[in-house]
Amino acid sequence: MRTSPRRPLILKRRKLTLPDGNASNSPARDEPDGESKGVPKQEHSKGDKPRDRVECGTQKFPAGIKIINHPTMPNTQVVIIPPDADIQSIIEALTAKGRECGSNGPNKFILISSGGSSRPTGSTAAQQTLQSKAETTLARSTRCFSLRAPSGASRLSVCFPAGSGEATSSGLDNSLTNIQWLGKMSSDGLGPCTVKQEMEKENQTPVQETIKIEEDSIAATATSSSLWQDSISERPPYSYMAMIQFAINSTEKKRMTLKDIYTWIEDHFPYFKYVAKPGWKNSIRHNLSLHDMFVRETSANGKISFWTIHPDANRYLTLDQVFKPLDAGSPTSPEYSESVRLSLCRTLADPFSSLPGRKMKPLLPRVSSYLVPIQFPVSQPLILQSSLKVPQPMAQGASLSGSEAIRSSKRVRIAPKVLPSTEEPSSYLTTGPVKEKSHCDERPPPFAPTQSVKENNSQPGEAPASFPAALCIKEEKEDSYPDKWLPSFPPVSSIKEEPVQSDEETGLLLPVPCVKREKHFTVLKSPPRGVSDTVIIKRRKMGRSRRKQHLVLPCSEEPVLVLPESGGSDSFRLASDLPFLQETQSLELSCSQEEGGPFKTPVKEMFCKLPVSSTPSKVPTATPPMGGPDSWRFAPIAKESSELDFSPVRTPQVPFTSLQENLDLLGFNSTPLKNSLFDSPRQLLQTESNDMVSGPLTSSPASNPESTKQSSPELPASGLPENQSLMEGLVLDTMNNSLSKILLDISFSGLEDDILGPEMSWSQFIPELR
DNA sequence: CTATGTAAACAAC
DNA sequence: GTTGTTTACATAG
Repeated sequence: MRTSPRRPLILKRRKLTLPDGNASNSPARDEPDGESKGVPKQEHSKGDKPRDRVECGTQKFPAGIKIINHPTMPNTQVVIIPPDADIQSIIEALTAKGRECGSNGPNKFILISSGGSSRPTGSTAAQQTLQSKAETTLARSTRCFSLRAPSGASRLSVCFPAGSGEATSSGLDNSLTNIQWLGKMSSDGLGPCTVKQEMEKENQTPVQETIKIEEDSIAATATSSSLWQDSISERPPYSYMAMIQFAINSTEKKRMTLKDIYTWIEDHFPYFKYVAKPGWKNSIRHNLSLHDMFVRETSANGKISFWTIHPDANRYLTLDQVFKPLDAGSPTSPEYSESVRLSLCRTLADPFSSLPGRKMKPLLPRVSSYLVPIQFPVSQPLILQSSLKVPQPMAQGASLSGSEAIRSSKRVRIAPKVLPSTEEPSSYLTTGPVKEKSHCDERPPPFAPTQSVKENNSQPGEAPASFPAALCIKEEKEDSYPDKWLPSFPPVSSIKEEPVQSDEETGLLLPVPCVKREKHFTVLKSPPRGVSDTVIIKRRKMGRSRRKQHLVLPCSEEPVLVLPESGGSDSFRLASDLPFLQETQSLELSCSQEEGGPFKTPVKEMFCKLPVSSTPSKVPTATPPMGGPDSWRFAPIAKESSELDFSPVRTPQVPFTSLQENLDLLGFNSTPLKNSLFDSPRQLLQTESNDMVSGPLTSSPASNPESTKQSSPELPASGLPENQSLMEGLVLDTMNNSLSKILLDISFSGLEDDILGPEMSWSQFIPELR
């Protein structure tokens, strides 16, 4: 982690509503406190803040806490909490304070533990302390909220960050990412339903009668969860894609055979076992084939096929993370769980999920609700950036919503998924695949032309460094990665990375005509961990069409991507490793090749040729620039709100790149993700230094679109400070009544920060962080 | 339009 | 029959 280039890095946040203690808000004043500028640290302790502008609050804070104004973010203060402090009370005090201040004063507080700042890999004791307390607090708070909150006032909203680690996988668990952080969700709720009889075959009809029985048994195991009961009779609110991910991620190796997937789903979602029509298995297969994130690997001997999740796309989400009700233990209040659950359902699940029978409606939670980790450019100032302030460059990531305004001022990137183990967040960033598509902008990417993306994690550690050089892409996925999972940030702009493989593919960006389609199959270089001998088969999809696969051979060569420079579509690369071809590329390729194209589907998409294909109409001619069907990744971010918004919901505002992943992972929508943060991949890449720095606070706007580069790849190269460290913190937004958990990178030396000035570091402001 | 769910045709084993 | 891949179509948002 340390290596991560980006400065303030927010990996994830969770938002909880805060209790509202005071409903009153002071009249707003408008202005942000003056802190926005580089305010040095001011410390106050408890109540002693200067009452000046910022200080509205009269509350007292427990002794020992320090509050400093965020140097760059208005109305935001950084609260350093001693390890032993009572977070709950602090939160309450801050909440009250924020409320008093209203919009005028500080209304967002970044809570960090003075105990430990970094946790490169693990959390420090201090952090843990904080974390645990926070968890506790939050959990409690949450409960309280749900129970007590005045109706209008605060609503409990829980958002799960995409990248959370799975319990089993652990690496991430400790991190904020872990959803359990919120309260605990017991993972065992369902308990393994051991029952699995596979009565049904695909074609069989479900047996409904049995359901009851199941329910009973389940209920028993599931303790408090009525949820589960429902699960039996009701269709789970998860899409097939999400369930498949849950299943695969539930295994150690993160791979599963089709049959096991069926089994897992049946065991965990009795609905499928007893109620669903047999066709659900067909749907599972269909999803596996359709989504690029699912990669089929064949055992060395070729006899067994395992389905895995593309490492770049895998957020390691598990059912536990998403699903469980709070822990049974806390059941103290059934209501709690209930409420939580409801909330979750709302956010995560499809509203309709409860509907019985019928077709499934979209089960997935739609985008907006998820929090996604956000990455900030390295240069960013400390902790957070609001979307507002975020420098444009970085912003490119994704805007969930706006696709259009790319340039708008701020964009934030969201970190893609968290890798389970090691990784540094940054790494992903850097390496993440990019999908690229962009459509939005046309502007040429400022970036450097060549960059290649690497696809795999193969070399995690180095990734960053290597980035610049060439990533290998695997092949081409031409398309973007399917759906959403793109880890990296897509730059807003289009991307065009291609792997340069040899001749064929390489040309993508370039004007060069196309390559052949053969790419379809690509070989992943290295299979994701563990599986080295397996062969990965991948599909690519073309445009939006549904995809197809390629087989990846173990070999590797790494194709190099060449980014196109030209404007129209830019390609950007994200940090991600994935090599994608943009659609455009693909288009190009297709054009030339199409005929021979191995894929069936592809044909559809080939715009070049014929727009004929079913799906996409878009493609057609011209706009290849980015518009490709898949362009998703790059939507620009438009928003520019001026305030920081921590709420997850807003994600859209926040640009991030890989959101999709997050979302997608779960099966949530990807929509948001689609937007790309940067205009072009390059931007992303380049963003790192300069841009980022300047952008955010100061004036991001104009800054450079181009500059935005993604930090990931290049950062390493640039020699980012290694001192970065990540720490967990909380963001209390009194305006939103939200409490979010964030992972931030506090140790940076300010190299690039204009704001802070070279050499500055947060530690200077906050000695405790050291 | 997109994402998702379904169904089904086919191909390979 | 199972597993995969693709099409097609339907639906919801």
